[in-house]
This record gives sequence, C-alpha cells and structure tokens, in this order.
Amino acid sequence: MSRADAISPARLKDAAPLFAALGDATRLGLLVSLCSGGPLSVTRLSSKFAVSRQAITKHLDVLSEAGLVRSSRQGRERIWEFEPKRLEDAHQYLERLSRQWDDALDRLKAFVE
Amino acid sequence: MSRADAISPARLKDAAPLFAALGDATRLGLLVSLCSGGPLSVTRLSSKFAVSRQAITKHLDVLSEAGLVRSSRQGRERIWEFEPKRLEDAHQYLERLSRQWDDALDRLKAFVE
DNA sequence: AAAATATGCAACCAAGGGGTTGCGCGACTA
DNA sequence: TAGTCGCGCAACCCCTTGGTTGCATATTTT
Repeated sequence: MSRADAISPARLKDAAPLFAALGDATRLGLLVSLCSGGPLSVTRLSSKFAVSRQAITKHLDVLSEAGLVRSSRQGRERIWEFEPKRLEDAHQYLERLSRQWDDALDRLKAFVE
Repeated sequence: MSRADAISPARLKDAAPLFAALGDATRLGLLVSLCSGGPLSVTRLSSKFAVSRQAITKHLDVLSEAGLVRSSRQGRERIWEFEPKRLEDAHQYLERLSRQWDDALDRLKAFVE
C-alpha cells in the first residue's frame, strides 16, 4: 500500500491548465449546469449568468481547451455537454498529492520510532 | 446512495480561488516539494525552480491565501509547510461534481426505462 | 421573402498575474 | 564590529484574462 509514484514535472504541466480552467466561479457554474442539467445551447446557458453571451462562449472555449466539455452543432445551435474524463484526471492528481503527503508522514513516523 | 446535494453558488465562490491557486505549474511544484520534502525555507525552495526568490514568495503567498500552505518565522528564515485540509476541500468538491453527473445519468436511465 | 433567432468574429479596454530588478533591514557568523 | 545571509517591500513590465460592444452570417419561422 501507499508509497506513491513521484509526480513528474511533465504531469505538473498537464495538470496546471486543467486546474486553471476550474479556477473561475463562472466556469464552475457552467460545469454544474451541464453536469446536472444535461446538454445545453450557448444562449440557454447564458441566460443563467449575469454576463454576456460572448463572455460565456469564451469560458466554454476555455473549458473545451481543458477537455472538460465538448460541443456539437445542431442546426443553428451549438450544444455543449459535460466531459467527465478530464475531471477524473484532476481527481486522480489531487489523490496523488495527498498520498505523497501521507507517505511523508509515514516516513517521519518510522524515523521517530 | 448518491442523490447529491445541489452545489450552491456560495460554494462555487469558495472553490474557484482554491482551484485557481492550483492552476499554475510552479505552484503545483511547490506543493509537491512541501508535500514530500517537508517544511522548507523560501530560498531553499527557490533553488529548485528556474525563477527568482521573489517570484517564489509571490507564489507562496497565493498558496497561503488559498489555505494550501502555512508559514512561520524561525530566526531569519521563514519556513513554509503544506496544509492538507484545503486540499481535501478541493477533493470533495470534485467528487460532488462527478456525483452530480452520475445522478443525472441515473435519472436519464430511469426515464428511458 | 421577411423577420427573428443563434451564433461567430473582431476590436477594444481595464485589471490582474507572473516575472524582474533594486534596495533596505533584521539576524546570524567570523 | 564587519560581513554575510534570508527576507520583505516597491516599482516596473509585458502578456493574459474576463469583460464589453458592434456587426456579419447562417438557420428557422411566419
């Protein structure tokens, strides 16, 4: 058990933009909407927030770039939907960190005894 | 099981700065260092990265503001250490999101049948 | 065909972020 | 007492970000 793999710099560079995408209240709100409300169009999403449609589009682009969301054209609408895979990545990354912390504590404990 | 609590806007506003703090490769690197390497001083941390000591100080301030790290004075040095509680918050937040997603899928499934 | 709707694209703007350099000051060390 | 070491503070810089408005374009709807 435990004894986590070291966190490589490459993995850091991968994880940072992912967390950065999550680091905005509006974007988190969008994720929540898409998560629990199913696929939605841009304007329908915009109506839930206090900023312009274009601003929402930019946020969706950021989320898309991070792989947290996916879009498809349907007639004159663009429909956005949640993409759970990348969220799992973020999850795993946090776990890796806290596991590393636990290991360090274990080592310290072993050293004291 | 499941049927997650709704994610309140208040919680969004709390989570966003936390993820934002994690959204930078250098800061993630600092966390990894403090996580597995134990408490360290600013200059000692700086030596591990390609940027100036002052830049590292700024990053540490951001992490501290987010509650991910804690500092204390020791002689002429300032020692920084990892603070696991907030990381747990981030972790829980992600779980809440994915649980909400799973619930939505369950509802859809139930509807189809 | 005309009107309405949904989106895309571009320009622009203010603020914040990540980085630097320079300097001053308190705290150890020789 | 000098010197060195570790930090903090402030000013400055450039680029990114989150936001806006205005207009063009494609797709329905009437």
